[in-house]
Amino acid sequence: MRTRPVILHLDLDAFFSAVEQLHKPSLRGKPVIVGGTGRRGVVATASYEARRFGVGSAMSIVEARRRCPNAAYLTPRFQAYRAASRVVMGLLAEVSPVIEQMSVDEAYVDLTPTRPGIDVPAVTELAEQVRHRIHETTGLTASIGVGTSKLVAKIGSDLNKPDGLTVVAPGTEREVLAPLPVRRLPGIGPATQERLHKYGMHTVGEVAAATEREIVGILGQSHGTAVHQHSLGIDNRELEPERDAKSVSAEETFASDLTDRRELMDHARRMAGRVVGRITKDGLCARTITIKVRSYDFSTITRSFTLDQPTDSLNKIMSCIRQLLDAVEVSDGIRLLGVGVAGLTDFAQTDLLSDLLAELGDDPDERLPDQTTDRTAGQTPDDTATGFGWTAELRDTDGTAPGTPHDWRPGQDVQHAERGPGWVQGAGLGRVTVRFEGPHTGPGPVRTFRTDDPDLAPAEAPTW
DNA sequence: TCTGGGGTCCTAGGACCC
DNA sequence: TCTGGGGTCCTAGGACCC
Repeated sequence: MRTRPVILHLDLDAFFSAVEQLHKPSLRGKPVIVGGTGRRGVVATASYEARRFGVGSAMSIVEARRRCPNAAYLTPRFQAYRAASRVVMGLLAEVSPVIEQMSVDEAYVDLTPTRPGIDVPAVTELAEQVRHRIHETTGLTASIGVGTSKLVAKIGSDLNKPDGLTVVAPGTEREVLAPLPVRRLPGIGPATQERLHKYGMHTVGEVAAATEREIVGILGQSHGTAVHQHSLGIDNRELEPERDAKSVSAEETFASDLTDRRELMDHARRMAGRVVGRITKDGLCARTITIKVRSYDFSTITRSFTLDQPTDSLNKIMSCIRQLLDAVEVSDGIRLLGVGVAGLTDFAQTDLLSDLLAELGDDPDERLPDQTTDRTAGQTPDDTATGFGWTAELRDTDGTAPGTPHDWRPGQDVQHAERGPGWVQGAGLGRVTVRFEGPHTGPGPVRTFRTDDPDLAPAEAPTW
């Protein structure tokens, strides 16, 4: 008989804002909100102090500011979060080599191979040790759930957060799940919740009491069987430690809607450059190119094209994007543009014809995919020449043109020639306010500088 | 005061081939 | 000439997750 699985799920509490509070001592114990800070920004993470004011994930920043005007509003520092994440994942690796990292702040650990048959008291102690080690090493708090499956572990980590532990004893899965709202089951979002409510099912127990046929009738074959199994506490999914990416994309919501095709193409080229940079770094090529266009009214479409051969050529991909975008109406205003690639393979099929044509000086990149002649009305002939966006090539990776003042972002790490490391507390009207403190100092003093002060420079995030 | 950015998986229809 | 079924690929959209 197979040994019963023992799965641990770890979730770092209010991760982004917790890292900010560690790096910025003056913010400890205070409401901190990390997210986009523009008019169209949303909350990525609110600290627990901010959640008390009713601020939550995905809320618009404008609404958050109304509810909690005194919070610190910071733009994300992904480098710092990735660094903290690596430390935590390293600690998990000491417990078991079988880890599936779900995101920067979440992972499953399979204890079955290293701790077969471990009992509830022992696994409770182990999980507490892990939480303690994480806090000791990073200062972060984590919530952990332990159970006989990913499903139960995941739900467990949610039951006692923040800074908590739930061990679901084998055999008690159904009774633990039964009273929970259906929404707590993974895979049940607003739409599925609504459908189940319509049939009078509000708790996991109510779904479990129905037959699989009934649930399949409501949710369809695939989703229905999974949800019904989950409601019974049954989940046979294995951990998948190494998963290859299936797609890579970049998208951007503009500060105000765009109607100019050339401007849109400039943004497309910049984003495609990021996408190509990421796939070529991994030695990958892509066959399907997708654009995503969100209009002023939030209606969203995607358009895609699949090439005969995978490519990592920015020119080829841009040629594709141009044709896809040409067929989209933009005159009413575009709020968001995205570009993505899929059909990833780790080699480019050598295209003998392209190679031959390239040798003859006829660049095939400019001819793929099949060029259509019915170009959108109103475009001038020289649009083709400028359309790829020479302006984009003059920009730094952070989008700032060289030689222009930095657009200081709240939360950003900086270095002052005399005063040392600090972070941007706010900027505007030609002034930038910096607080000089770090992970290992007490709360530090604040000074204000001109935004173009030569003594002030962007800096790397502090290390752990 | 409208609603980010990075993904995964599923469905459904049409094209195309056998 | 009409009528099939199955399988695969492509495209578009939607639900969901962090």
